[in-house]
Amino acid sequence: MLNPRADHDTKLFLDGRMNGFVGQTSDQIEVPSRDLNGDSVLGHEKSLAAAGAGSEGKGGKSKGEKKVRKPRYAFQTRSHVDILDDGYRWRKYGQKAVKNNKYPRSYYKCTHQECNVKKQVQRLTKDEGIVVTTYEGMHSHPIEKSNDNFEHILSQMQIYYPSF
DNA sequence: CGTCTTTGACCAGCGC
DNA sequence: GCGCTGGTCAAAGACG
Repeated sequence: MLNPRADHDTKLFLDGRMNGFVGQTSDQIEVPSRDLNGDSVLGHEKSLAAAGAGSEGKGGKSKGEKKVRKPRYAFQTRSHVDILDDGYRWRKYGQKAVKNNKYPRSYYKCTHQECNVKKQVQRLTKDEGIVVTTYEGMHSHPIEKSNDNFEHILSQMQIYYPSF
C-alpha cells in the first residue's frame, strides 16, 4: 500500500451525537441522512466499551474500567482507495461484512506498542465512491514518515463541531 | 527473514 | 433463553 493519491473530499464528524447530520458544504458529498449507517458507523457506542476492555477481557484481567466512552472521529472521504495513508502504520486485524452494506468493513490498529489507536474503514453501499473512516483514540507518538499526501487531504478536510 | 494481510472462529451485548 | 450482529484474536500465508 503506497500513498493513495486520489482526489479526496473529506468530512469530519465528531463522536456520534451529530445524528442530525451536518449540512454539506461541499457540492459532491451528500449523505442520505440516516441511511449513512447512522447506526452502523456513528450510532451507539454500545459494545465499544466492551471492545475497549476486550483487549484484556480475554485474559480475564480485572480492570474494572467502567463504560469508557472513547471519542471517535469519522472521516467521510470521497475516494476510490480504502486505505488513506495518514502517516501512521496500521495493521489490519479484521474484516467483517456489515448488514445493509454490500462492502465489508475493515478494522485497523496502530502498530505501536503503546498506541491503542484503532480505525475502521467502511465503504457505503449507496455510494461506492465514498469511504467512511472512523478513528478511535489518539496517537501519542510521532508520525513515522513525512507525508505530503496527508497534508493535501487535511487541506481539503472540513471539520464540523457538534455544538460549539 | 520480518512484517503485514487474510480468514474463520470466538466472544460479548442486545433484541426478540 | 436463544439467535443475531458486530468486534477481536490468532494461525497461516503472502509479500518485500
